[in-house]
Amino acid sequence: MSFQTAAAAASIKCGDCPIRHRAVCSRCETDELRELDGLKYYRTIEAGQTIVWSGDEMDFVASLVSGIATLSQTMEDGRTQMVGLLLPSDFVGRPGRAEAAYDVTATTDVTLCCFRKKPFEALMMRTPHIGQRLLEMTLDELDAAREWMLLLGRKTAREKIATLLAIIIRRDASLHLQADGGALEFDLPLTREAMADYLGLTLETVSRQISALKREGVIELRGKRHIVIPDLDRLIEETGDDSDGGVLT
Amino acid sequence: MSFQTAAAAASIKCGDCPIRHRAVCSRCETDELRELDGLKYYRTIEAGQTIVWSGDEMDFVASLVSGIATLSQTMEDGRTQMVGLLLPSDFVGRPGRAEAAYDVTATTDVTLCCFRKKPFEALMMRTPHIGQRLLEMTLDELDAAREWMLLLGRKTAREKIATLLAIIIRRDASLHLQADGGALEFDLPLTREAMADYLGLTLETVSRQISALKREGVIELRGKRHIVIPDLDRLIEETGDDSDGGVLT
DNA sequence: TCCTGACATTGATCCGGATCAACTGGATGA
DNA sequence: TCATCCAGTTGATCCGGATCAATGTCAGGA
Repeated sequence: MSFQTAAAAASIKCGDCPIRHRAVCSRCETDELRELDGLKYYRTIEAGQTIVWSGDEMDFVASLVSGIATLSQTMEDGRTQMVGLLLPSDFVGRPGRAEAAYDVTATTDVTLCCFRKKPFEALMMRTPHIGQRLLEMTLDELDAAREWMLLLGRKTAREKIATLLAIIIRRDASLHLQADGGALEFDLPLTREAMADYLGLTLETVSRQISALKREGVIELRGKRHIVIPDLDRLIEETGDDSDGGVLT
Repeated sequence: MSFQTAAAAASIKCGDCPIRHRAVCSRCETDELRELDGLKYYRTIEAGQTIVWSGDEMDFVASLVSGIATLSQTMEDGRTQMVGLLLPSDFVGRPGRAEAAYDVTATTDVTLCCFRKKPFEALMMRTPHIGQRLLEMTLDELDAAREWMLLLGRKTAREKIATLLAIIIRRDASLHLQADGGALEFDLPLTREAMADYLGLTLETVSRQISALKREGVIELRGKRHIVIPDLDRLIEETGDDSDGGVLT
């Protein structure tokens, strides 16, 4: 499994942003980032606040600069399902669509680097590489969504938890620190309830399964959120995925 | 809810194909379809055959001309989850990716209109509209996948069945005929097992829920596959979705 | 210092869907 | 005409995760 992540590759910057704007491909970034610099503005959102509601008019697209946000859908009776997890450098919004299709909620304090949609779309038209890059990113998200469908439809609660931990580790290298002896540790960026909404479980089941993994030594807990993985391979075995990394790679 | 579908809009043809190639946008189709005509070849696959296996080298992309195919993922122990349903005019394959990420299986006899990947990609580079159209199609698929995540994570077995029926009705107008009195009928293009793999259920549960819907008059069965919907609104109520169509629209 | 409220854990019980198993009804073909 | 073979149905039972409820933990504030 490869732990090369967007955050790890964040060496190329746009103005003040500490992240790389992935909507801009590396081949064209020098020129286009200069143009983007003129368009952008920053927006900060507190933990717990909803950034946009499904159905809202959305006149901007954005890159997530810092913090963590979620995409979710809610049924009339309140059942909710998270459909995406946004980490720094991820893209929010959709050129060519006026209304938000999902609720976007900040789970930690969040900074967005926003671009008004109209000029961004114009830039996209002038710059085929950006559209191409967006297509690549969308295809990656589609793969991730389908991977998640397998998880939701066919995995057990224990496998779901292990998979979520593996995905968090893989996607955000900045969250974890490689300790000595191969152990890996990081802070969970989600509450038990948010994890449950992501995994299609209840928060009690999430809590019980985390306790079970702890009891069996697959993970260690320091406090409620800080997780230590003594043996990553052991965790990966619990995910139910191909042990060689397979689709996770 | 809108029942305008791809099949209903299939008036614009490419050579012999009775479908519209949706990867080509309507603005540019005259010129580019002429070019595509030179590239394409047909391929037929029997019901039950797998067209490509996950991991296979794939040197073509294609439009589905007739029949029905599925995209699915399988875990080592055999648990499988369908992640996509391909109907006529849908696009198969991925420019810029060498290996298939999913198993593609024909559930009925299938005809593909294939394009070798290299020349198709070259055409894409010359023709920004095609890339744009592909981005739109991919975004639509992403929305469908996320809709499906809500279904897999949070809906009951009964809601899942009702939703699948509603989606089949919505997506392929050619499958159903509006009978007199507002009733709607069509043949199910999937076995109970395929439905189960799509919905994250077992085939027994699918069968039981279909029987229950029949018993309660939400649907009628003529034979095992032919379904009559006496009252579409009644069915939609069972899906758990917003009654105004909501995200299904 | 204690109170409060948010988050998390744990226990007891319930239930929806899985599992195991028997059976039915067509279609196919010897 | 009858054996065979699926796809589908139905029944009995089981079990994983949901639900309901009580308790624990800890940070922040009066």
